[in-house]
Amino acid sequence: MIRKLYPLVLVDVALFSVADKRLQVLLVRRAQEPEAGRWALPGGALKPEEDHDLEAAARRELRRKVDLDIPHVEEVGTVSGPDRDPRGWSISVLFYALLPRDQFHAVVKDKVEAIEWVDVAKPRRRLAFDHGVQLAKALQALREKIARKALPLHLMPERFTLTALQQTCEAILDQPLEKSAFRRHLRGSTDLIDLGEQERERGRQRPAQYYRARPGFTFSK
Amino acid sequence: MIRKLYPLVLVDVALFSVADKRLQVLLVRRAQEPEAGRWALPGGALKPEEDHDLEAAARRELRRKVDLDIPHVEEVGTVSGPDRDPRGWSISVLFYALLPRDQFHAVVKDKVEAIEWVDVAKPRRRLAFDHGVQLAKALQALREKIARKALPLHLMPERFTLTALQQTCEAILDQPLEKSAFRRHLRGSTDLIDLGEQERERGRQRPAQYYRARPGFTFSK
DNA sequence: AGAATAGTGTCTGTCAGACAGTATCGC
DNA sequence: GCGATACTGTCTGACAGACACTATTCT
Repeated sequence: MIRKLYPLVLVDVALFSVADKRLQVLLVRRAQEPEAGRWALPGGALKPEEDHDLEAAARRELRRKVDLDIPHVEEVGTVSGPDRDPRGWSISVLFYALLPRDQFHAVVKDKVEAIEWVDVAKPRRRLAFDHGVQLAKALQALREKIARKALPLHLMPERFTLTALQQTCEAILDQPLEKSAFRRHLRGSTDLIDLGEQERERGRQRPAQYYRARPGFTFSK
Repeated sequence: MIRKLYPLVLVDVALFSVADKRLQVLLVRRAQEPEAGRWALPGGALKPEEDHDLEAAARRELRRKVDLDIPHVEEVGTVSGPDRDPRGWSISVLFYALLPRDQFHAVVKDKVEAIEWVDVAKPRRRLAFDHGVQLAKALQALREKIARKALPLHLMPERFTLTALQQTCEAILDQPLEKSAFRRHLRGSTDLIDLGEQERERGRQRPAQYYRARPGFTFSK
């Protein structure tokens, strides 16, 4: 049995997005055994011949399974053990990534029957393998980062208002934030650029300023 | 070439300790190729037949290479790629661990020529593979945790004074801390237990209270 | 008394939450 | 003017750094 010498090395990605003020994660329905027909995080086996490193493998799997090119993926950690995959001793290296929903669209591709954006808040059907645990880990990592004042600019469209940014943070943390404290904090950020343009489409109210992310901003803290 | 299908899976451990108010890390001198004779972090290949998971592999390697039984190891992350190890495409999963120096002693064992505790502050000879980078990563992870007010109780002996705990934090962060702020923070901790005993051995000064860690304390935040 | 370290009290500036206030649009 | 949302000012309490002060031991 090969798995007694060499573990299966997998990458899995929790791809988050915000739609309608709710944090969602992309799930794919597996077309192949094991766990065919069950919903899972997109991911797959490392291919040493193709991949420059594990992060590159994660990005490649996103391209292959849902045709998305995500530049920034962030490592969360690993889960490992002999029984978590029926194919034998395995390691999954977990990543998360952020997608601005209006710019890119995930589509069904290789070895996937269907894809779906699922609210992370809602009770969910059981996922394939231990992907339920992995999703919880990725969500916790993302929330801790936002709670430490990192700005989820990777989730925002080209232009956005400060209110929209606040609503995105609220969707991630699943709790309301104080507007004045939130904005006071933003004043210290060098990653936001005031475009000087105003939102004009919503009518019958004061228009908001548009901002964009500074090119090469860092998703840190 | 097997490595085109199956990457080499390794675990490496940065084992930290504090001696004489300086943060140190345990290095081993490799007895075998590759990189024989060079200093490295203790670690080695995952053994799927023996290891329950990657964390267990890290603890097993600490037993095998330096005869230490460390209950608590913490995952930092991974480094990976085709060129970081001459044996081919490899993944290293990095852990760090904390050792109270007076209680246990590392000894030379399997595949190791020598061991040495090295100050992390001092400029060091080049380490094997990319272990210099890994050490920097582990150190940063430890420092961030202590900066977030986690208490390094795993580094302390059975009984210790608050001054000793402060000096340990200062050694890790490599910067002085304010005594009164430090102690004010400690008052909120449920992980410290006042033993009601006093330090008696140092003479000609006010004796300090001894504390111990609460059994089952969490190294968190 | 003096030296040395343990431990406390207090001042002060910073910062975040809370909330009310003002600004600016369409109708 | 009114409704609605954008944006700002200010009060207040929590907390952390700085630093001086008190406490207790041995010599």
